[in-house]
Amino acid sequence: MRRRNVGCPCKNEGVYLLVGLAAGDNVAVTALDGTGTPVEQTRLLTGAEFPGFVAARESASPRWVWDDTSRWYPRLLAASVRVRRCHDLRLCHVILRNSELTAHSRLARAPVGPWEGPAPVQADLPTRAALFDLEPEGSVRDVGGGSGSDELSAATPVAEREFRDQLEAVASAADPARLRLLLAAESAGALIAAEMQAAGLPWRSDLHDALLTEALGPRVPAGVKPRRLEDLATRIRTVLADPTLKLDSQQDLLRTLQRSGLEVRSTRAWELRKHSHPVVEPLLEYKKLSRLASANGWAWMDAWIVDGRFHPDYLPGGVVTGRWATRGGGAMQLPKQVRGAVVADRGWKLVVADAAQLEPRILAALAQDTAMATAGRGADLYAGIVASGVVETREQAKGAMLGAMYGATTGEGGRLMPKLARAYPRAIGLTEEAARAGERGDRITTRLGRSSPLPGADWRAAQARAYDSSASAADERLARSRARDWGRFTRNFVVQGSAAEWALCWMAEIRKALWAFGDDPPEAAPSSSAQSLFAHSPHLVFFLHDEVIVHTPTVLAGEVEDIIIRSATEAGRLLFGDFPVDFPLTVTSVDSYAEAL
DNA sequence: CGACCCTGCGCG
DNA sequence: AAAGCGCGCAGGGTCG
Repeated sequence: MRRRNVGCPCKNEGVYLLVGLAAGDNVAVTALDGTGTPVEQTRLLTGAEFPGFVAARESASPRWVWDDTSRWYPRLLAASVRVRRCHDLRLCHVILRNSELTAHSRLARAPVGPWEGPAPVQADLPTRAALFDLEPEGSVRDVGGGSGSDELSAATPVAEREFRDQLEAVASAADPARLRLLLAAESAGALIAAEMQAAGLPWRSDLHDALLTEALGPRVPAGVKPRRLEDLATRIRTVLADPTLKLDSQQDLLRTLQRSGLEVRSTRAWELRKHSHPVVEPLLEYKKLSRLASANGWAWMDAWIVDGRFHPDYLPGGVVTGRWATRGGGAMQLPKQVRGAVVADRGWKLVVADAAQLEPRILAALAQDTAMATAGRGADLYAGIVASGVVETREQAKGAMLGAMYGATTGEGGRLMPKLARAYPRAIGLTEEAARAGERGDRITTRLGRSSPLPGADWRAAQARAYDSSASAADERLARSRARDWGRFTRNFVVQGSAAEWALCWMAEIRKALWAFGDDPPEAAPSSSAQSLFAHSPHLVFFLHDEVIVHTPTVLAGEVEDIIIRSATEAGRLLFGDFPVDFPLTVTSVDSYAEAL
């Protein structure tokens, strides 16, 4: 029988459990109540005791508070321990520090401190202290052999104070519920990122290798050009009558192309395609294959595929808008070309889901634009816009929408914008206002409260110069151009950022629902690795802005599809309440990612 | 040699 | 320099 933490007389016990580094490899855990006040003696644990402790306390569903999920969670996963909820102090600090909604808080007005720093590189050393090394109070690691409370490093009090400042900042905000949701979603994202990295995306190296061999010729050692590339290079040199042409040198290539009579200003594929010259076809082929070889070739495979899984390093909050980034491996640029190597295990499926026209739907809801939301009632919002008679074709609808969200001024997108503005004044009005705010140098804030950064000193200086009495026409042009640039950024920020929030909520809901399939992982008998942690039940394995992949036993694929769809609806409700906006998905259960295109 | 910028292209 | 947002990465080239 399992022991459960029920019937504890202390009502607040275990609401928050703050985790910090102590002397040596020890871990200090302090229980805090809803105000961030300690409610019991700090516990000191050895690194070896820590996972078991977490597993035991997890039964009460606390929220684990730590400086950095990517520091603490991988070691728990390695010990087959998962947690339901956490509060990532570093990620949450960045949000609260920059949000307009908490601009008057102590946290936002404090001088630059250790939490302002860039995300520490964790790499494969989960115990490495990075953030706390910056603490002026002293290094954690040189607290050696102390006794009693001396063993508690400065880390725990610092984190405790930070946590209280964060709670206070949220409580003082005009609409604390949104910020609370944002911080919870951001932190859930951090858990998901660590879990996805640990689980990995199923990857068949044999299929990948076959695909490379088919395209490039037999595998060659690093530094040697594959045969197909060598052949193409020879052909191109012959056509251009330049036997010494260095194809990988843009300068060399551009010079030679121009000498051969091609009026190109760059060597970009889209520009080459406009010309009919015998070199175009082999050159485009060369570019395509050399890209494949350098970005996702054998070297990439050796570096990133371990035990049949691709383990990218996700960086939640890595983009200013709140989108994730990745470090190494280029996980967010996986070309469609190689997705055939992403294959479910035997007896398993990949459930691939992506949100259809997410950003315009987010815009419609942000602006409470019921006309646009109505156009999105079906599976295809662009088709809905056409059906409403706003524009002629789907391509026009898409171009005009993207133009509105990105700030197009010319081209078809820019040209059709006025039509869109007449049909959807609220939605288009919101994008225009967001642009004007940026042009003024103001901040703009997403649905849940993430604010855009303020423009830098260069930008302000350029604007100031334009207002000076001695300003030249060039000064004014530059200032206006910079202002418009920043306006396009803020215009897009509010949509992209709010869409990122929707996606976080979507994933968090998916994870929560999938949790029920697990054999109660936190309390299960510890097994040896993270791999086995995800060996029996459906789990998230990939995320790409508006798309997720769940790896699941085949028998559960149908249920997983339902969960993903329901979670999308729930995410919409969390962000926009009862506003009638749909978030339809395309969901398919496939063996290979390539089938899901 | 590393640090940095430029070009080009992959993804949303 | 694709007309308009956000990224990461590779390879060439230049500079110190």
